[in-house]
Amino acid sequence: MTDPRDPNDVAPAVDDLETIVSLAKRRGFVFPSSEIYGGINAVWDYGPLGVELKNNVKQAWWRAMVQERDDVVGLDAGILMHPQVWVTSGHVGSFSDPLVECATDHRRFRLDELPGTEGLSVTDLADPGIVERLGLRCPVDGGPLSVPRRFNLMFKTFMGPVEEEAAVIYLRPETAQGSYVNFKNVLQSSRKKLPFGIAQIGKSFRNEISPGNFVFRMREFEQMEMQYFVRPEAAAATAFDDWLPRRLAWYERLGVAPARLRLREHAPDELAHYAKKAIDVEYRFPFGWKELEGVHNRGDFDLSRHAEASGESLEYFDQATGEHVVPWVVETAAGADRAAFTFLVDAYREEEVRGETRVSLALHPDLAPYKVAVLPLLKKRPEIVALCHAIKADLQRHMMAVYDDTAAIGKLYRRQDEIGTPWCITVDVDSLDDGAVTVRDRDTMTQERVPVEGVTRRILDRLEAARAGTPG
RNA sequence: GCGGAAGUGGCUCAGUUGGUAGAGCAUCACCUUGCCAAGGUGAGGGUCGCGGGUUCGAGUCCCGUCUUCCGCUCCA
Repeated sequence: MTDPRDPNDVAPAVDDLETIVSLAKRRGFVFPSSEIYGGINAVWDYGPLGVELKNNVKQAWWRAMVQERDDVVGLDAGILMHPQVWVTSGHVGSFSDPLVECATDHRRFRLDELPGTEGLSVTDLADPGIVERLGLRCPVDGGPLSVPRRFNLMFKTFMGPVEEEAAVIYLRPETAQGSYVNFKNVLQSSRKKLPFGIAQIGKSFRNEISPGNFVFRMREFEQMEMQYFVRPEAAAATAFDDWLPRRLAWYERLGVAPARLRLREHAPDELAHYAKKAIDVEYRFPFGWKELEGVHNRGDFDLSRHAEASGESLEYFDQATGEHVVPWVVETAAGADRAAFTFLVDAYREEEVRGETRVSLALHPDLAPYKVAVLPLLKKRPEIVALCHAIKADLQRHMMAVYDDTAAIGKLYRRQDEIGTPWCITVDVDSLDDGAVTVRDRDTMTQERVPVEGVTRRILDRLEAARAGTPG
């Protein structure tokens, strides 16, 4: 099923979102939150397999972003921050859009985007009488509009035991601000020089007006963001051009089909309040091309504003040139849930065998919940079962491994295929004599006889090879 | 938030004009088999999203509510 509006469109990996939601629940990847109470809108829980997948996604990101780079360091800032942070960042202003609703067709509009509201101040936009005063009507059918109501996209809670207005604080709608307010701390403690980046993985919260599409848009979600601080203007453009292809390649290296990835630049009128330039990495989901990650040139917007509002200097002193500069920021902002979702959907395979539909997940070994399953061909023989457990115990010191003997071998393979396990180790009667076991590769469907004492090493080598992108 | 559709065992669904719930797959146990979803026997699991109403009686009719999906607005 392709989108007829786009001649360059490609088919999604899976036509129907229900297929994935169903598989996700059946195999323990994702469950609806609080399901026994009827569920809660736009929150999903990760099951035993899902948490492994998502952890692997985050680990792969951290490895590429922090571990393998000298110019990026990590940070884990709090979800709760000083309320002033969100005033300074602009989120209190532009994340609480004044909306008006048409009484006849019930469409909703941002008040500040209606014709005739140009140049109005924040105070004007909050004025309950503004609609009447300016004689505003619905731009679609000319119907009467409601008074402006504020839809704050930030979750509020209270600091301290007393619920009073003065104690209101917000759950962060993005992790980036934690990196900005810690810029000085990181700079001094890590002794980094420009350009350098601060990477964070963590939960963010947005009171979305219209959430949905499974885990694509949730009210509680996890971000993987990196703020790259550079010298002003020219260096930012260079960094932008450097990071964009790097981020695109990350998804491809982990197995996402290049044809289902594309870049899309934001038009000037759709740029967020902080952005000078923004290009999205988009993926062809079952419900269309949607943003997976954004690369943004945020200029010196954040550091300058925080410096001004806090009174702290957030300048960088360049010893070489003797200059004080406010760094510019190039941000890569990815969703951990969207990434995990993408890898899951893109790995989905269906095959018709003897009138039955076989499902398998061609997950990259780095992302697979279980790396290896140890299976007995004959569970009647206690020596075989004992050998299986010994092999599995050795593997478990290095990776997620599982033992299963509750079905015939063919079915045991199918089960592992369905959850994306790249390798299966089978112990048979011959193993007791020759001390060797069979390693089966899901992708190549090849089998290899490996000595028991070398089997853990063999799997580790294959994992390493898959990570490096070379054939095992 | 508005318009449309839907909510029945873990999954996919059936349930006839209202008469107190079934199937396939999945799960578990035993027997059998032994390298790519084999077979047999048996078992567990559902107050039919939730609340209220009509009725002698509601999965089935009515109202409310929650959730999901498809369209209108935004983002990771």
